Amino acid sequence: MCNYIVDMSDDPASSSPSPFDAMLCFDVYAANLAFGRVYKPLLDPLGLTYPQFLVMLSLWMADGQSVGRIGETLGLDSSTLTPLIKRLEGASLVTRLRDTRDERRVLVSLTPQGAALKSEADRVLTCVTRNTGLESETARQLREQLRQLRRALQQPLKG
Amino acid sequence: MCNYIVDMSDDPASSSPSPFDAMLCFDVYAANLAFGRVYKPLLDPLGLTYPQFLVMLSLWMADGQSVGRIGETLGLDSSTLTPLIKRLEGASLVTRLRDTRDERRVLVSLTPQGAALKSEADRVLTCVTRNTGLESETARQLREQLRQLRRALQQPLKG
DNA sequence: CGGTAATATATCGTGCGCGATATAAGTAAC
DNA sequence: GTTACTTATATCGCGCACGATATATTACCG
Repeated sequence: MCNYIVDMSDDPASSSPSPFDAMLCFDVYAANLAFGRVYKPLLDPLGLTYPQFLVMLSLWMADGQSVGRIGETLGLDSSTLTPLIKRLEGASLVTRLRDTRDERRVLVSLTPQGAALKSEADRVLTCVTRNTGLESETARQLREQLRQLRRALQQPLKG
Repeated sequence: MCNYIVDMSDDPASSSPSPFDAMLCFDVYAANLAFGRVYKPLLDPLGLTYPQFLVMLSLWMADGQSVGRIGETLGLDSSTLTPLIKRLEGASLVTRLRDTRDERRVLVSLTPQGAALKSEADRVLTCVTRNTGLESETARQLREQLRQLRRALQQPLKG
């Protein structure tokens, strides 16, 4: 498990402001892929992909959200969500209904089957949490740093 | 910018070991997408996608790596890398040559044009680094935590 | 040496993620 | 109310990410 990019950061020559600090992007990228690989075998039995799982999580927390609202939460737009949610609808996990108060919107709601999947999903979350090897407090701090990073990156580019 | 999932972590009910601690996966996911969006407009002029950029970074650090070696570094396999590298070859940024000492391997090497792109890429890295809003030391610590997380996730599942 | 297992890369199908574009519904100005 | 503008969702094409599979080369073992 030798890794050029990773090892580079331990190179004394790259300490203090250097281009290699920007390789944070790579570690985020690799960590995200690693999560996906852990989730896949756990989510397969539920018939969910990882992004579908995130949409379901959003709905388990607040049912009946519009497509745009879900997209705001997850940072995705309709070109990604529409087909994804249609697949969830095809699996009878959600319904898609036009908002009668604003016909532009589509409200996504859990079916009984979709709602029932929550308990199994909670078990998946617990399993993954164990396998991060992080203390609850450490994970909380890491999440806070990542949210801050995301916020900074969403600002218009400076320079 | 109200976010159900994010806000959930501040709910007192979810402190200490709870399923929501596992939402770390979501913050990693969202941070990765945010990086991709920052990089896109900067990489478009170079004719590179973000994953292609990561492959080039790997080659700028160590030229002439095999496909598998690059995959080890980035956490990708040949089904992703082969077509990606062929596109880099099509753009005349790399060459692909069978290793004469082990004909199973394909060695990927920078062309002069590919090597020349490094200086522009360094500028992109510097620009993104500025926009993470993180001190060099903070970024270093965050990277270390993410690498540790990745390592933990790559272990066989426990439980 | 021959046969089998392991390794390295390539191919294919599916589902994201996103820019560009289209369409329809709501909003504002006059 | 008609025109112009904005908003919400949908469609399309491209490039990744990955499981499953194929093929070729090397390594191992009798």
